[in-house]
Amino acid sequence: MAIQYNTSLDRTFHALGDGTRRKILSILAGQGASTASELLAPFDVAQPTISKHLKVLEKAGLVRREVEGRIHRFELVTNPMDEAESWISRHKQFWEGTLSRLDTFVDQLEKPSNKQEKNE
Amino acid sequence: MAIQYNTSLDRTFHALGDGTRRKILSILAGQGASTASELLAPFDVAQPTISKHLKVLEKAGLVRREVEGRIHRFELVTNPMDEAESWISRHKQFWEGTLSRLDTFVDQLEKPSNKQEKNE
DNA sequence: TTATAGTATAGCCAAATGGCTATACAATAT
DNA sequence: ATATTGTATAGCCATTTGGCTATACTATAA
Repeated sequence: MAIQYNTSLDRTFHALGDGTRRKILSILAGQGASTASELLAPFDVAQPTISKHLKVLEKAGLVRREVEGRIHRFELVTNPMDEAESWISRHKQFWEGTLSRLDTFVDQLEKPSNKQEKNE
Repeated sequence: MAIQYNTSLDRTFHALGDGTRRKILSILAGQGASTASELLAPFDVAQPTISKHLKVLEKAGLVRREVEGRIHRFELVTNPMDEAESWISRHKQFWEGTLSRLDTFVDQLEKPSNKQEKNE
């Protein structure tokens, strides 16, 4: 079986790994909360395609959905980005020699507290 | 056709979206340049699997390969992480209201200089 | 020279991905 | 009451992904 993006970091990075989804986040960052229609408009893809992307972003926690009547309004949630940025930052730091290379480094990197099958 | 991770950002985030690959990068960050065997050891997967992961990381530019005889030595390259971190950072900034919301924000986010089919 | 060690490639598989069309459904508007 | 709008779901498709085994290849060791 292929893994299914168990960890939050998996989901976050995976969600960010698609240009359409990044652009959706950009729009939300630029103009604040927006409806699904507003998020669909700038793209040349079918409505269900954006609907799917929004679900991916929602599951990754990068977006929060609020339903008002038949309108679904989305807003950016940056918390998952913190974890992702932190991961990158730590690795850059080590590489730049800012911190000493502990041999426990690898173990510290991602807390093993999550008991997924593919935890790191 | 599904997209094929054209942009550098696509490749970077996609590469980081897998726990095994992140752990490989962690090992490289922690103990410096390592051979394919050394990178294989900590995992409970077949050798060709790691070989594939290394190729993905190499194509994303996150790793540089040096062949010495039959030994392939890999080292971390953080440059692509800069771009990724910068993307995240910019979006967090806007969300936190640190910068004013320009309506040109979205256009600025990723330079449209790459003429890929899926550029943002 | 023959064996072994270090890696990559080929080829297979099941699952996930991203896209589309058609359709459903609920909420608002007429 | 009926039409329309906003959005999701179902179901299909081709491609990609991550994993495996078997095999090939090259370089070093015996």
